[in-house]
Amino acid sequence: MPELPEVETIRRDLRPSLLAARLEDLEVRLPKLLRPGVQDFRERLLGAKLRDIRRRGKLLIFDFGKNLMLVHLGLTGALIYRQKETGDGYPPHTHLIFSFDQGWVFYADLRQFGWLEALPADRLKDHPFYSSLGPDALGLSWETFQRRLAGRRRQIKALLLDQKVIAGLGNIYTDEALFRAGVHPRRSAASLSEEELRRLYEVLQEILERALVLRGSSVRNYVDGQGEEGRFQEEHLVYGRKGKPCPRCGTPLVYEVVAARGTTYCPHCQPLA
DNA sequence: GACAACCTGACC
DNA sequence: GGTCAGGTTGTC
Repeated sequence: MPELPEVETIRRDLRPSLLAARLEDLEVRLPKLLRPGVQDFRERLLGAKLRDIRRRGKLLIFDFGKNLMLVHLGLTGALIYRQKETGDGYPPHTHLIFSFDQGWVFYADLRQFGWLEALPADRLKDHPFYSSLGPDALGLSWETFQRRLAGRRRQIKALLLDQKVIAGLGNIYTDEALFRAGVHPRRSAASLSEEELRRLYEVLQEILERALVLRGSSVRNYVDGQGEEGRFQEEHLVYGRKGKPCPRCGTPLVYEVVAARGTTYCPHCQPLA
């Protein structure tokens, strides 16, 4: 589900409630989600006090001091906080229940593609997923964006989706940014003029910030740290709108697979040539 | 690059 | 019944 704005919204929701909270218990209903395994996970984290929650791309990093917990929400993962008193029933597809002295956190995940890993803090820099991530898309400088994309021959959509190039973008924000920049998703990055690349950079920052204000996009399953939906889907111009008229020119929006992902764009406003 | 794999559920 | 789904990884 979640791309950068959704993951960041969850981080901002959980952080104030959980800072300095001690993890007292963990109920594991679906052990396969945990790395390296339930036993190591418990040994590293139970009894520890949470110092901070950070984010890099779509990855959440719970800082317990000596140890860290990495959380990747996959396609449908959610972290929902509740104070102990309000606990009446679990969210659907709850697989893990974290009991802190300041409340509960439920990990729910319909499709079970997410993962959580406990590891010593000094091993983060060698972590295969973490260390492969490119710079975070939010607040990325134009110079870095340009350096990472300009002149590369791959399709622009594939590059934007590649977490090693830039971390945090997924299918929604990629399609929305390409539409707003007027760039066809199949174009080679090298074919973009500097002006086009600059425009892509500008609209990308705009939609990420706007999506954060609206607390993410709830297309299907996404909910924030309180279990509430976001509202940026109300401002989607192309994502999920195949066949509907382009909001700019009225041409029916086209849906095709690009970079192995379903892609919606306007063939008129985003010309290939 | 294309495709299958990991899963469950919603929609046509 | 078939198709599609906010992600990532591993295989040709």
